Amino acid sequence: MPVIRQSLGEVVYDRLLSAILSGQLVGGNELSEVTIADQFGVSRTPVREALNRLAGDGLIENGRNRRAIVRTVTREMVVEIYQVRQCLESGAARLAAGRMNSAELARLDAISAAVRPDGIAIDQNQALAFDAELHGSIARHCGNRRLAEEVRRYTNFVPIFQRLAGRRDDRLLLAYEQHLTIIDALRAGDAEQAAAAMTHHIQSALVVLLDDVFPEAPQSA
Amino acid sequence: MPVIRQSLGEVVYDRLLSAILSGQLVGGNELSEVTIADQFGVSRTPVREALNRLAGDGLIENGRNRRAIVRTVTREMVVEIYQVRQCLESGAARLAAGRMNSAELARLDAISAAVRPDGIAIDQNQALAFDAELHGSIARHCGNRRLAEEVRRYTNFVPIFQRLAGRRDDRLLLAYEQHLTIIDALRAGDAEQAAAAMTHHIQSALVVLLDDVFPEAPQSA
DNA sequence: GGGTTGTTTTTTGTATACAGTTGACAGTAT
DNA sequence: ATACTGTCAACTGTATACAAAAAACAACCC
Repeated sequence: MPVIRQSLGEVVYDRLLSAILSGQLVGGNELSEVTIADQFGVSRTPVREALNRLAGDGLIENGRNRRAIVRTVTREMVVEIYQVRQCLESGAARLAAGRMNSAELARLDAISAAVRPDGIAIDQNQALAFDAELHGSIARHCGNRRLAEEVRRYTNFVPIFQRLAGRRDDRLLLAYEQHLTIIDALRAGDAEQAAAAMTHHIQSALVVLLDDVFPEAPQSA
Repeated sequence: MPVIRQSLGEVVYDRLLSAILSGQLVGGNELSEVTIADQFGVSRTPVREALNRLAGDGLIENGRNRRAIVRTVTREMVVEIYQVRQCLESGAARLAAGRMNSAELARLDAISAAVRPDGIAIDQNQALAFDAELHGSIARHCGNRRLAEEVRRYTNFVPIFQRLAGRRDDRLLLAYEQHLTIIDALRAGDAEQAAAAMTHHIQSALVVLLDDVFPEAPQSA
């Protein structure tokens, strides 16, 4: 019954993505197309589309006989994802530094102000919204739509990880201050400073995430 | 008749990719699934797979009623691709600097030596092979398989562009010297130097490519 | 008993059939 | 003549049918 707003392939993709990153679908699991199709009540066609996209995201690998196998979400995988984000988003910030107009900067300032309405306490929802808005704004204003798209692909992973890590005021505050540093660099038009601040911000987010989700040896990244 | 080494979807993808980047398929063109299927003598299924992958590569966009439209290969698109490569590959070089062992460095040295067998003239084929080998080696030794995969995705574009740009000894020589600089940095374990050298190398390749393929105003990147 | 080979079952790759939506065109009414 | 409407054609999304390959299992030979 194709009364499509979001195609079935996208639905299956979204649900599988969430299931893998949140740990419901554990690594090493073999994903049979027919099994998934039955579970979702759809045919193999949209399932294949979803699996292809997941393979493109590097979340499933092709085992023997091209069978889809869920890649384990390990500490290493998270590090890899955040390192790629670091490459992409610091590059985007470097490009955006010279291109972001004052209207957009003012808009970010306004959203920023809502994070600490009384100047002291932090509004957790606003803080997360600000984070998403800042990263998105930088991507949109880097002058490279392709780079923006790559950033967006990796941004898909972030909310799920954020949910895994939980919210803590001290960490949100730390991230908030990093956000302000990034905006300062953007406003100053300092490309290298913007890139460095973004690199530091993402590195910091990685450490927090690892601490919460993979509390093993302190770090190695 | 599935006697598949390379699936039909991959064949269609490869040929369409090449056709788009080389300009045989011009931008704005609407790609009907049935038309392409007929042209290649296959059914719509592998064509859909190929189109999905091309959409993932940002080479086609979804027009009205989700119809696939070839994106025009403009100067701007090439700039965008090379900027993303710059982000990814300089990051890979930064990571690889500390991780590349002496055996791999020796292997690269050997390939390097074959580029100028008599120490003066340059072997064009060997030079291109060395280029591919160096970029691939850095990706493989950056310690981040995901980043390596992203690099590889973008490396698919390169040979087609290289063919468009043609070969000239002076340019190959320039690139060769940049390669040596990169290897020096890797050998020294100087991450920042390696990243900077890679950035410069890709930037240089972009300028050459633009000069040849889009000989408009000198540059703006 | 172990290894090899033939068969069966499962799974993927591909083709085709069907349903629903959208754009185009023609015809009619104003 | 123009605007509206109904029909049609083309296209995509989805489901299903079919073919080939591979893995699992069993039987057989040594």
